[in-house]
Amino acid sequence: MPELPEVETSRRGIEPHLLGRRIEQLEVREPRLRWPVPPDTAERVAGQRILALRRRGKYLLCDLAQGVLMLHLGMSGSLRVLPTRTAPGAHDHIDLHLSDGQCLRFRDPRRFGMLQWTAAPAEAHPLLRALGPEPLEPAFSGAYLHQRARGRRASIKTFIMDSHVVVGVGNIYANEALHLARIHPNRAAGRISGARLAVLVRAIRDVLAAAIAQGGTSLRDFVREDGKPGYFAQSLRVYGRAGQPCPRCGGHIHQRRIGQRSSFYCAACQR
DNA sequence: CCGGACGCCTGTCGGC
DNA sequence: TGCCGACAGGCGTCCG
Repeated sequence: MPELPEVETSRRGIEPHLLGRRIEQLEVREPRLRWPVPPDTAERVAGQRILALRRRGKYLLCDLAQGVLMLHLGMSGSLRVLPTRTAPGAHDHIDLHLSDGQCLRFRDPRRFGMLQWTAAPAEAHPLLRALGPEPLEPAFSGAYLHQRARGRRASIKTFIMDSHVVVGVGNIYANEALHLARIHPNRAAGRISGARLAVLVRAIRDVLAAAIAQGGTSLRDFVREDGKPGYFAQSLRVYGRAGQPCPRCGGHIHQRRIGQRSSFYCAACQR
């Protein structure tokens, strides 16, 4: 599921339920995620107050009095806030029981997600240290992308999906942003002008901001903390629309694999 | 350093 | 109806 808009939607949804609450207990029913949940995680966080809930790329960072609880939703993860007594389903792997009788429940059918405690600052964690800039912040500029793209022969789509270049852009929004910017997804990153990369930066910002405003995209697994879907799926211009007409020029939307990922584009207006 | 392929998992869908 | 392969929103690791 979750690209930046879905993680940010989750963050905003759960934040009011977590802030200032104490962690009564961390219940791990299934520790076998992308990386196994370390056995001492529950005792590291038990009794601690939640001071802040932040997002870095697709990671959620829960600041505690001691250290930080890191959470990644992987491909199929979602978070719900529920009464603690609610019976868990088959893929409800983790419950964070809160001091007010609610719990934060992590569901992840494919188990590509992660949960682990780390000492502050979380930014020093090996998985976060080398991440690129946040796409909605000023450091992600046309000049930055142009400089990073210099000499790179990888396709622009693969390039913007690389979290070391810019965080948060996954397969859906890479396709959408490239369509908005009229750039063919298979064009070599290093062979695109600075002016066009500046347009792409704006397109990435616009599509992510619009998706956040709609509560993200729900295709399969993603739901908000209250169980409702996000509504951006209806705004998708090319993703999942192979064979349909391009909303800009009426051309044919193609689908092909680029970098092992399904890619959608209009060959008429994306160059 | 770079680019491409490969796993890790489960669920679903289309074709035969 | 059942089986089987392909595919699905991520990403670290390995290899050439």
